[in-house]
Amino acid sequence: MNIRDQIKKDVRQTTDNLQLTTDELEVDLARTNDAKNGDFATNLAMKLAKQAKQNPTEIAKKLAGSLQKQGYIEKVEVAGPGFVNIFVKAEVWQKEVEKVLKETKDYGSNNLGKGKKARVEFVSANPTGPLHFGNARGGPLGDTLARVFEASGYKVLREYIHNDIGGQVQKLGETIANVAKGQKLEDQEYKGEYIKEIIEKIGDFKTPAEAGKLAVDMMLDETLKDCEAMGIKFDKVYPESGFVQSGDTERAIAELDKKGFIKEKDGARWFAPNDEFLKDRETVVVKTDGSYTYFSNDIAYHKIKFAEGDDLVVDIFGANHHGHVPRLQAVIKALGGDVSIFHVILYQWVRFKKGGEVIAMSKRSGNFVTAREVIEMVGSDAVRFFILMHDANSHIDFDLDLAREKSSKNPVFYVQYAHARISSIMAKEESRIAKGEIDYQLLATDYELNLIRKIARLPELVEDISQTFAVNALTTYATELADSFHKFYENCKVLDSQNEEMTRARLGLVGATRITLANTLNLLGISAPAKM
RNA sequence: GCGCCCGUAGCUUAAUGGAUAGAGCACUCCGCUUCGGACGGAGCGGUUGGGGGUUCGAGUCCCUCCGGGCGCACCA
Repeated sequence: MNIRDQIKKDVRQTTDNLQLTTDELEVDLARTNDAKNGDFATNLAMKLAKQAKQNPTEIAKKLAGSLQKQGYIEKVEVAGPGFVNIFVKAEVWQKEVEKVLKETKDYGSNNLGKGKKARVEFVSANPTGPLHFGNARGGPLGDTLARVFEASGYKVLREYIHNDIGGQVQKLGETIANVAKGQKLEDQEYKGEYIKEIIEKIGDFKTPAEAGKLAVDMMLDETLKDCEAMGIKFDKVYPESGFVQSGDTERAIAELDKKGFIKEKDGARWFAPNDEFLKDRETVVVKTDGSYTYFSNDIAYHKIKFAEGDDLVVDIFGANHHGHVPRLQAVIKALGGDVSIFHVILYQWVRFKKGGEVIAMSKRSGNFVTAREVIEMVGSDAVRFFILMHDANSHIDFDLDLAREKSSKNPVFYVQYAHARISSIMAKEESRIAKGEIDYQLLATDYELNLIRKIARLPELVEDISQTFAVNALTTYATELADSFHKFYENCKVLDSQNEEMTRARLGLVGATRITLANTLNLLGISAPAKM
């Protein structure tokens, strides 16, 4: 149990003892930004005050008085309108260093998902062209989320749907056939130099349909290569055509029909959920020509997702698909799935700037920035950090000139530099940690304790993200951790020939920092270099 | 017209409804006879797009207006 959980437990115990109900109230325990407010603070007294119609300060005082008796607590103060500020004894933090050194790679992980399964679908790019950088945003997001789930004990499936059938594939095939026959690119539905590249790569084909199929399968391979270049590997790729061929789509629609969710209209078949909330969500599943829409294949896919006993089903889509979300929720409900375990993360589009101007882009015009270009320009580490820095909900403006010219300004290097700096010391001196007991109570300056507090934050953060899915908190954390280290390093001399005990304690702390930094970078899918 | 997302310092942005809105870049100074200066320290820079409201407390929730992005297919 980490210290935060311990305090939460004790706070709840305290309110129970004081006969203040907390059943509906989460015990809110925040890390504080300011040392004078202690290590943790809770606003529980203010919330309880409202419920119990009492003075918040009085409640806070009772809470504080009771908490004070816990052995690990240094002091408890009541501040402001009723905050309870909790100061933890230094020895609690000092012990954390030993814990990190003992747990090494496992430091930061937890058991929230132990024995559970999660699946994350991401990227699933339109294969009619190269992977666009905007669409690549889903890659690091999904992969890091999967890593966080794994660190929380889940068994995770990374999955991808390959849209290898449908109208757009047909059109692409026609364009390829036309261009191969010598027609001009300008006259085609799909433009862009990559059409010529496709023709070179796929070789001979007999029909436009075959050309389309060859092309999208080739594009899939390319996209998966781009993902691999960012350290992303999928466990399973589902070709959309597979759902039709296996009969899964047909069976899924039949099941919906049997349950009364399919109706005929205008010669087509529609998914028509009959409950009030979903009244206007009617969508075509079978076209008048008898073929299935993408949506019906996605129904089959989600039926499979919910049939395999997962505890968490996550889809990561570009925000342009947001209209798709309520339909999927309706389908899952209609099929009897548990919507509460279904989460969709929508990420907003990335815009590109060049010379201060926003570049307009579309796949059909052939004018877009590919993931590959950007990865080659700035490297996988900088790309991942840049993407993961931002809340999925926020729009990103990506300045291509800046990325090209000043990629070393990317904060990822600040974090990696801290790791390299540490590695340099540890390379020579690491063995000294192992020589017998170390007195970590020697680590008593603010620089040292702040660094340890920050280190101890990782396990809390991983727990939080496995529930909020807000992976961007990891990059903020990585930067803060590096910052705490640099400040420590600037002010505390590690290797001191006059003081062997202190040297060993500080080496222990440096070692613990390296582990924590490396584990954080690993969650981000970013390398932790020993040299730069 | 209806719906979703965003608007925070010159730029890029952070902040489970909490305390003095936190960083990086840029700009101005300062710090290597000491473990990696890709670092540290100090400064400059904010009426969190405008206006109402809810709340003990709002960047965060509600309403409204403005600005930007994206959806509202027998496309995927």
